[in-house]
Amino acid sequence: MYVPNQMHKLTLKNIAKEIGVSISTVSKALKDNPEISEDTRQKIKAFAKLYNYKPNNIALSLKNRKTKTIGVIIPEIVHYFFTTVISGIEEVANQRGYNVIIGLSNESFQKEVINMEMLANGSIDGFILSVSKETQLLKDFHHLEETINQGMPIVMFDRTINEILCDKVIVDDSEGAKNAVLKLIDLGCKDVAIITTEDHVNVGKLRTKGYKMALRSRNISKSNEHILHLEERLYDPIFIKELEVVILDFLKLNPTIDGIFAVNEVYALSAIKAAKKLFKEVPKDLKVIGFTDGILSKYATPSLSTMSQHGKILGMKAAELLIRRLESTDVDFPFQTVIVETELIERETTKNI
Amino acid sequence: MYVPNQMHKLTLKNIAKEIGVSISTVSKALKDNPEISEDTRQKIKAFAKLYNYKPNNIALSLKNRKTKTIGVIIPEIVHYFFTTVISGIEEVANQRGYNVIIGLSNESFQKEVINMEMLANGSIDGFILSVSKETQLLKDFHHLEETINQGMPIVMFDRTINEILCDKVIVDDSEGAKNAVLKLIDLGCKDVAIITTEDHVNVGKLRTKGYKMALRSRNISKSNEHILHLEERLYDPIFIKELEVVILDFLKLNPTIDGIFAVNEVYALSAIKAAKKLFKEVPKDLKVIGFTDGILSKYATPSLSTMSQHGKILGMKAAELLIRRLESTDVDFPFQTVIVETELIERETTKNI
DNA sequence: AAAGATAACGAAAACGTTTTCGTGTTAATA
DNA sequence: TATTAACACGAAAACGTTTTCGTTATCTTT
Repeated sequence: MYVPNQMHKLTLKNIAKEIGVSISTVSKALKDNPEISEDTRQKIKAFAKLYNYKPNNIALSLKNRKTKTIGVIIPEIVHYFFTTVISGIEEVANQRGYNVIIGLSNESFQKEVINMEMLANGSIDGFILSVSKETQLLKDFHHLEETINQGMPIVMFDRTINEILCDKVIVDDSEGAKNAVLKLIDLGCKDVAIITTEDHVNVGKLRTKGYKMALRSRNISKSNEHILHLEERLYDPIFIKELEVVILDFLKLNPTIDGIFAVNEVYALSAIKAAKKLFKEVPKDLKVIGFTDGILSKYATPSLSTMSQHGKILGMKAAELLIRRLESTDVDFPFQTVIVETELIERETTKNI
Repeated sequence: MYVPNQMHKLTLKNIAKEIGVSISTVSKALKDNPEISEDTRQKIKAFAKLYNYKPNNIALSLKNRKTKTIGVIIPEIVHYFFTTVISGIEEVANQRGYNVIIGLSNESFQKEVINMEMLANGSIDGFILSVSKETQLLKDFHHLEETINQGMPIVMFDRTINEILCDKVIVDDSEGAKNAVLKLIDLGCKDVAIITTEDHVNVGKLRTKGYKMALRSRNISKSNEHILHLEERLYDPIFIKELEVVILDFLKLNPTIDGIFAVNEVYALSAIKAAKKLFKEVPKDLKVIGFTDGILSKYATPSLSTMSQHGKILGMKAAELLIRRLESTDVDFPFQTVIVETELIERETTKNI
């Protein structure tokens, strides 16, 4: 009688010893290899089932030289957009038999490098990543290049890097921004402003570009642009008061503004709050469109019209691209850049009343 | 001259062949084993450094029978509280040399089981998990028991299960709720209501209990309780309209309510929105306290007073408990339940004006 | 010069699989 | 009856480490 050992997991070797056959026989029997007689196969399978044998993943990984896990590196997890992306990645990964291991860079170049090195040494088969702001600023991409040179595929999303050749999934930031601004103009706004980040944040830059494109296409001159560039740190909730003050000053300085396109939800809501202080009613006196269809947009009062980035779809695409490359025998499959279209979600802040 | 093979990672075997020594010598040299002469040690280390040798994690995991990775199973990732917990877990895990692998149950019992089985077979050293609502409902905990019986430690957090013996980290839900309600009463509210979940959601139940405790301690009779139990599905943003209607009806039915304690941010903000429709001003006519100090509380207008659960601390504690157990030689270390205290964050919805 | 001591290295096992290539036994064929 | 085919199984290598236990060759010591 076999007494299941609490601490030691059931292994092929144990089964073999119990049944009185060799390890190879057990392995073959469990995989229905016809080499093994019906009789012993039954016996082995019954035993394995009874004691709930499951092959050791690590041993399999070592043998197959693939781990069936995907490494995801993101700058920040307490962030709606990134969580939706992860949920998309996880969904297709799981469905295709992959696990997802997460590394957080916290917007730090150092942590990004460390995390990638930690995972690149056999723990995962490939990366899906969005680079940290610091990496964008420093423009040091050696860790990405080295990873790729080692033969480990990378799929970059959202914050991608032109200099690195790999599969990418991006949001049509400039196009989305342009559409948002056009929408404001079409709603009758005469003076549309943008609240954006500093230019080294790539997506901020692209959305600013979209804003300008929209104005140009409506023959609004450069002199009528209203651009508020905000420092990085103001995005942090601890600076919420300061953020509001800065925006308030901006609105005071430009009293004719009747439409605001903000490159994220936080800026948008703060703008609304500031407007209230100036006794401007949203959407009557001021219409607002944000970016990212997150929890804030939905539950704000008034609810915020915003450009959805479809983060989940983006994540799914990224996972599909990576897995396809991992499982393709064709080594030099051409790199792809998938663009996920944004979509305007109209809520109360753009209602015409 | 060694030509780095792009595809095949550098291994001890390769180095050994290049230098002309045995694998063991290389291994020892890299670990500064005094058995190896200064001369060859230098040579090997130089070579390894030049070609950036990093030991293969999978091989190490197999050899050491530990993976140095923690499996985290949560019901939902697009959820502020859980992301803060993850960030806490990740912080201490990384600092102690562990990786974090994430599984999502999506509140499904099935997915929870599958995910755990997928990870339990060698991929991780231990679990940190919060069970799905369905698991709470079905009361089927065999997967948890089996995992523990296999010798794999589990740390449960937030949504824990009494029947399962393991380390736990919980929020003092009932105490926090009680304090919130007491605060409302002390602010002068004569009729405090609670907006809560159905009772099978453990944390909802506990917070409801806290509500009742608070009333009792202020000698408010049971007949003066106002409890609104909301269905699960109403938490989903797609039912935001319906949620508002239900709360609106509740407020109409109980026009004397001048204080609301909501068991999450979403209920709280919807209550505020509903109140506005009834021309009740917050906080003048109605004071509100929520639960979870998330993004919604901070950026709402008026900003929401709420009970912070300190998710990050909770995650850190959980990781510490798990790692301590993993690295302790003492097999039957007594199980611990750590309680993370809540804290009232006072913002505009409880301002006395 | 014989004995032991030390230094420097290699062989091999182990972790848990899968898979290729034997090998021995029985059954079928010439 | 001798040869071959089919069958059922086992040995061993491989994945990449670490570590124990040899095994040489050189160096001390008396």
